[in-house]
Amino acid sequence: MPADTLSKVFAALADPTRRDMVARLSVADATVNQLAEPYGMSLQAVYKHLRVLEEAGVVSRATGPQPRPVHFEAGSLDRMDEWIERYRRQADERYQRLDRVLADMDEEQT
Amino acid sequence: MPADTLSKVFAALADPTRRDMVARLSVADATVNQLAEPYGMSLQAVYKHLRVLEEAGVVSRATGPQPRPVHFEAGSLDRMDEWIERYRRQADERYQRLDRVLADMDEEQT
DNA sequence: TTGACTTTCAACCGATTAGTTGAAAAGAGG
DNA sequence: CCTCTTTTCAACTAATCGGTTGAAAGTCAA
Repeated sequence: MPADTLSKVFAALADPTRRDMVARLSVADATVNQLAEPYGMSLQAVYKHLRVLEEAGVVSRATGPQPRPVHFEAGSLDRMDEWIERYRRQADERYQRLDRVLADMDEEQT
Repeated sequence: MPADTLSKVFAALADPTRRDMVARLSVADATVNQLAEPYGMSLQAVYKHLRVLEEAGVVSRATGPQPRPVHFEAGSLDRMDEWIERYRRQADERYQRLDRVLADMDEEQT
């Protein structure tokens, strides 16, 4: 329930529609209407998705005149990526250590 | 309704307790009791979390004698990492293109 | 076989989610 | 001003989630 930022980013990207939005926004900013076009859902539903992405920091909305285009904040994925890399590397180091141990056992057997 | 594997991985890691489990499992396999110890929750709740991680492919359980330790499947993060890197790179390339355009405008102005 | 431990199944609860519809603000432009 | 578009707010639904308790299986070893 704390809903820390990292959890929010993971949760935001757990939805295929929102991942698709991010994929499209990575190519170019888009208005909400442009974004909504491919999905068979109400405009309000799209606004809801955008709010989830926005509160996770994945996306921002331009200030100023309407319509205010949606912008992908690529840097918002950094902390998530760090998390993933950290534990992938951790597991890898553990694997290396296992190799080392097996090698040592091999030597002892000689 | 998503149920695709990638969504499941994102969703599995959206929960802080499950991320903590993965963090600890990246150091060493653990039994369910060992895993459960730090969290003030029932053993059944821990099994539920493990099932979520397992169905996302993030974790596996040893076959054979009880208790069957839990193992972190680091490779399960690959597809998620690819997704993230892809759209980070996409956004970066777009940024490079913008730089290029600005540079061209600068030249024209000379 | 008995008994302890591990694992799963099921029902329930409160909160959240993804969607809907309807209505109201808020802006931009004629 | 009026109107059209954009954006937000509110209420409602069905489904899912994270947790609980209670009970049932499975598994191992004395």
